Amino acid sequence: MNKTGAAKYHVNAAVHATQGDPVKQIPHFHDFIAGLPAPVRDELERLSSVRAVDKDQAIYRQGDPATEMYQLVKGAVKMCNYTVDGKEIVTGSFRAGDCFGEMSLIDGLPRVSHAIAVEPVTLRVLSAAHFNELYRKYPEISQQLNLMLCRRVRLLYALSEEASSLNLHQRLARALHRLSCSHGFRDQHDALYIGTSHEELGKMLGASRQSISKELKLLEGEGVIALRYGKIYILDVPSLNDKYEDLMGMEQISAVYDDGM
Amino acid sequence: MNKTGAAKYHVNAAVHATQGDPVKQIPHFHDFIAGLPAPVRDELERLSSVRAVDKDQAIYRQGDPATEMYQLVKGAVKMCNYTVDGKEIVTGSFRAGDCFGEMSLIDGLPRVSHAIAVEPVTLRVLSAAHFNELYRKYPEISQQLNLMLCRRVRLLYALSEEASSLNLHQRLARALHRLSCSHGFRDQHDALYIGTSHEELGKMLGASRQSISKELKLLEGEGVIALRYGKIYILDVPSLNDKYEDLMGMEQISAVYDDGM
DNA sequence: TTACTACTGTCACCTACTTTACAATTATGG
DNA sequence: CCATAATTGTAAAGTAGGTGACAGTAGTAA
Repeated sequence: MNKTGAAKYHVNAAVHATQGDPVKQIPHFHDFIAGLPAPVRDELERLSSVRAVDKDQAIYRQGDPATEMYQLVKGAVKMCNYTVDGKEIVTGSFRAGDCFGEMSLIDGLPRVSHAIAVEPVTLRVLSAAHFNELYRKYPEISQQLNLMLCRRVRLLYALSEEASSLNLHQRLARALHRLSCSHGFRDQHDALYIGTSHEELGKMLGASRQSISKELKLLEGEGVIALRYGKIYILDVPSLNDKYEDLMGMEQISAVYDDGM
Repeated sequence: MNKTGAAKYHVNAAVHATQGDPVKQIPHFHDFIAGLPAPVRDELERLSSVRAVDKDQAIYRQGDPATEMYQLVKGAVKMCNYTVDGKEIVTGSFRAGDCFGEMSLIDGLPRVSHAIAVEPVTLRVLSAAHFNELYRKYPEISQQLNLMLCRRVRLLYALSEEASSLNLHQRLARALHRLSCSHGFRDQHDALYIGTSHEELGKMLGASRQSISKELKLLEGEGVIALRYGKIYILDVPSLNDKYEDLMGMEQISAVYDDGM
């Protein structure tokens, strides 16, 4: 399967595509709702309500007391923090189907980061009171939450280890690989791309926009990616993988998820 | 309470003290066993066994399948990883009373890091089979584990945000502050110190030993700490705190723990 | 079309570190 | 008390990546 060549061939034809189909091969965190028994899931859904949030509006802010949790029905949400000098750090981003905001409901402590709608968003909302009711009633919920939290801890370990042992080139390759799995799209010619700007990548990796641009150019020169306005085409997934060793056993996680766990 | 002056006065007299009393004002993670109802705790203890591990021996290694979890009865254990070029990264360290190794039992995935005895160690060991039995039997366990994992996620967030927004001077101050809480000792004159070498600090902060030494000297010049062979006396805890803003609401966590939660 | 905004490319310079190297000090085991 | 190992101090040289500045390009709204 000569994927690289095929993808390359179609990129130029696809440049002016407006929006492709999202891919989600590997969930970037454990979907705790999907793991629940059907009756519990139904009850959870019955107790929740739906809410629309405008683009650029905050769903909650760092430091807020937690009053509800969310499942993203439509749109996209980013988690971010701001340093004292105003620099934004993006710590995660969610797409349709993802749940977020449970952690503060579990431990009762304030939000660790801002949750901001980067597009017009539709949310399913579960209040803290209902969450607590269900949490006490069904042990399956806390068990599923454990799985989700474990996954989060493993990802954070991987990220922080990356940060201290890999250079920007390698970290960028890893980030592109992850994003292509969790936030990738396929255009009408089936070419894989992500719609993340250099600026945004910088905020995720704690690097400057300029450095990201430079490293992306290098990767493009190697034929691994192709750069278009607002889009990065992933031409050669395996060689993004080759840019690093699997330090934290994350591939085993992926394998488990591939098996449909 | 002129703590600073008093501590300063005694440092020289205390230089040759061999071993002080450990302090543990703020647990550096949620003690999930302490949070369990007494009968569950008793059953857990009854099902576990005791094991001795020599200094420098691994309790488990990164990538190992998980077969048991541990509570540290005596001694000290560090969690660490090694980069491809052999550099050690210390991701955590435990003292008597701390539990570790539960995560892989929860999600069934391999160990994320090595656990190594840095002193002769006594462990209480609970097998995976017994853990699973109890985990299914008592929902309180999975709920307590939720709290512990939340705490871990918050700490990891704080650390990774630090890494990308603070310089070494500030990160070192934060690390000293944390270590003085979780791993501090008091000598016979009640002066607070930690027994962490510059090298070890470097491995925790992802910095070189030389840079750590330099920054420590600066802090000593400011009168915040006093340096002795193998020891760092903390003279002025508040001003270590002043070196940074509380980015992730960690102080609220401390406050909760201070209240005896 | 025009004007405007977001995104990208590419410089030259600067800073916070790392690395290498060597010396001095303190502890420890025999 | 001596030999050795562990820890610490310091300084020169090198480098990854940040900062600022400015120009070009691609989308977008009127």
